[in-house]
Amino acid sequence: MELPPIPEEQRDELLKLSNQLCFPLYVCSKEVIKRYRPFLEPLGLTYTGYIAMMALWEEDHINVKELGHRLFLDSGTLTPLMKKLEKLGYVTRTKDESDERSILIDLTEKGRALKEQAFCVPLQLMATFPDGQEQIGNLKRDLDTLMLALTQDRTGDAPSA
Amino acid sequence: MELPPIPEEQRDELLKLSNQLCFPLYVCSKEVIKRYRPFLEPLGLTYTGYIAMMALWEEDHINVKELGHRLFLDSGTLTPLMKKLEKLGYVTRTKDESDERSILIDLTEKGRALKEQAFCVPLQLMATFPDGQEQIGNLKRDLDTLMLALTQDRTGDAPSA
DNA sequence: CTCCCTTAAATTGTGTACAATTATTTTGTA
DNA sequence: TACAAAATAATTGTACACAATTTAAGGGAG
Repeated sequence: MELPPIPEEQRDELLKLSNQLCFPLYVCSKEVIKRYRPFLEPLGLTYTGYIAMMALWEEDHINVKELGHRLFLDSGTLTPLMKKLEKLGYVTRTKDESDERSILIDLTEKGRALKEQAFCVPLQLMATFPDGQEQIGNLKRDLDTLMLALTQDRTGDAPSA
Repeated sequence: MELPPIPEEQRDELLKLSNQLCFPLYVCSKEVIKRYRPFLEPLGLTYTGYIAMMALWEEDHINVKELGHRLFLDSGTLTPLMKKLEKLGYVTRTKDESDERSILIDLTEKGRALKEQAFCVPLQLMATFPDGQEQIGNLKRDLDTLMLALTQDRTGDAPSA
């Protein structure tokens, strides 16, 4: 099955930044994370710490592997992050007695209390957007779909406990 | 103007990962970049090097500031990246004679030739997606719009030379 | 019971990102 | 012309991400 060569002009189009999906995705992700900074700094959190705390506010007393599964992060990122959150007094890290390989992450009272400061962060961030962004809803739906498509082939998939 | 306090349940909703726009954005960006790796590695490029080369294939002989403007990256990221691309033989870095503060980035012959290897990378990446992704078009359009909204307030905006 | 295979976290090494600062050069202006 | 202000890269320091490896702990087949 011999395919005809792709003409010069089409090659140029393929490599234009403005024709890539990845580039606005990459730029938007960085820019949004940058916008969180001033609102998270007073809480002592970075963006990664923030999403980790969000996951834990939904459910804590989970091990690093399960937390990583929810955040799509591995132990190389989570181990130092959890140590930092522990130092801040937001979580505890204890060995699972029934499986000494696992580290269980639990919220402290302080970590739970932080939620009362944090719930306004999403509101503050929305306020930085020009209002009337109708596409935001569509965008979120499409990104959720893409996220699923990109990640559903994970090897040790959801424990679905 | 006294606002009523937000009830507990609504606070919980605000802080759920599944209700955030930022989270799928962040995850998709990382996952897409990860997918590029096997296709870029043979070219000696990382993702950041790839988009830098794309920008330069469109137009080279530009300084670091202008390149940063196109890529939304600053000198802290670009200086070491350009040194690496220089070491690989893809670009040259020379002082602008008319303004010794500027470093001009030019493609070498090898850098230009790399384009002939690279144009299939976008095709290879698309091939890793389940086909019939209709929303991809919409998604790209909405992301381009969001990127504009997030970045149009840059101080020293486009030189529009 | 023991050896091997698997699993979980931690560690190591590389490569970004970016804020903040510094060094150098240019520019505007008195 | 001097000199303050602005501009451009480079540098420094912090914080991810993640691949790859290592360490330690379970689990199972013989």
